[in-house]
Amino acid sequence: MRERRAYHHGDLRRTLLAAAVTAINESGPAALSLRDLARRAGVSHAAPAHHFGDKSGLLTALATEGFELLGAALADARERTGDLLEVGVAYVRFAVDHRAHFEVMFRPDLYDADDPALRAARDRSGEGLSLGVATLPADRVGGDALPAQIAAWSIVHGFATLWLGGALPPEVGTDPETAVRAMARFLFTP
Amino acid sequence: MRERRAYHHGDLRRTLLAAAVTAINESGPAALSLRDLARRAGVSHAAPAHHFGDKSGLLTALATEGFELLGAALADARERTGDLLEVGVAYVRFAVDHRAHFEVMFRPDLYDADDPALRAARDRSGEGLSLGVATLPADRVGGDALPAQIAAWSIVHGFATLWLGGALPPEVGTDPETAVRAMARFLFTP
DNA sequence: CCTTCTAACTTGTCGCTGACAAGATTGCCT
DNA sequence: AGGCAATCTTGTCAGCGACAAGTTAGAAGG
Repeated sequence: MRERRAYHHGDLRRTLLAAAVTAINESGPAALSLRDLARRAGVSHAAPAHHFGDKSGLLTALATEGFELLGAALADARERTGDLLEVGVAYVRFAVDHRAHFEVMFRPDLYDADDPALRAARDRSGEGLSLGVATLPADRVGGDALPAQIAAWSIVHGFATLWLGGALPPEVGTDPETAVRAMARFLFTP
Repeated sequence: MRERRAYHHGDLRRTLLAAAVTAINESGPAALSLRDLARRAGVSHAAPAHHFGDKSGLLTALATEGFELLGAALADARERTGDLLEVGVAYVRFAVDHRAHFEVMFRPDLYDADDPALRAARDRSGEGLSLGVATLPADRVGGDALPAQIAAWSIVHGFATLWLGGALPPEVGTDPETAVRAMARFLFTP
């Protein structure tokens, strides 16, 4: 069972997605190659096409997996703490811990953004943040909750993107969680 | 002078950068091809290499141009209004109006982030936002201005990224400037 | 006017990649 | 035991980035 078989790898789909995560962590999503993934998995160069159709199919699956993981992480933080700040911290932690997924998820030119499974996972992950905003006192949010949701999403998403891109100055430090907490206090605070 | 010459195009470097903007606006940076740019400019497939070395060289030049444009836009907004909110609006407007540049600038895996000209332009553009934060009353910022700068940068950068990625819900509307103003009031407001 | 030199551009080629077509193998189901 | 569908392989093609070597335009200097 542990031996490499010529046929019927058994879990090739999952293996390829894991290899994609490794490859993207090494060299970014732009340098990703299906043939390299096949080599890493020890299968022929055309094997990935059977499971994902084409390159964008693989990235669609990876993005879907990412949105599911993000949705679970946000829901967990909200249920555990009931605090919007902690949901935001979980958002940034997800981006840092699942860098490869995150770097694909918000790059819709790389995958098929109309895929039904992806849309469902994406919508579900969005609930995590909007439910988190619902924990805020109503007088801080105002009549319409949408701008507050966008503000919360924007600040943590922007921080995560800048952090991953290495755009932030070194004075920010090496721990993203500390930096997020120091920054997010300017939002929704009287 | 207007005729296409076989040799000595005259302004090929600028022509190729403009073609890259068009191509990225059409299909995103991932699909960019040097040979396609050469075809658009009416030159041979190897002509781009002479001006930019390789693909990452071209994207480095494009990113540098983008940081220069962004720096100018932010400085202009700050000098015109002296208001941090307007600087933030200018940031988002730059991202929307110069989508191709913006999509490359914050993707350092696509270019050479250590290029001296790029670093200089990047640092200069960063001043625009930090000087904008300096217009805030000191009691809203606190002793250390850095977290406030990161907060301001994050919220506008996150909004711009989400907007360009089509990740925001349709209820946000079609005008990014209106949406930014509705959102940014949650930052630095008592 | 003529030579010479250099930057700008072309042609040719290589290995790699994604996509597709057609064939081989395997395990499941009856 | 036999069929069958899913899984994976081999073979092939055009497009791409990078490199090497050759060609041309135009400027610089006598």
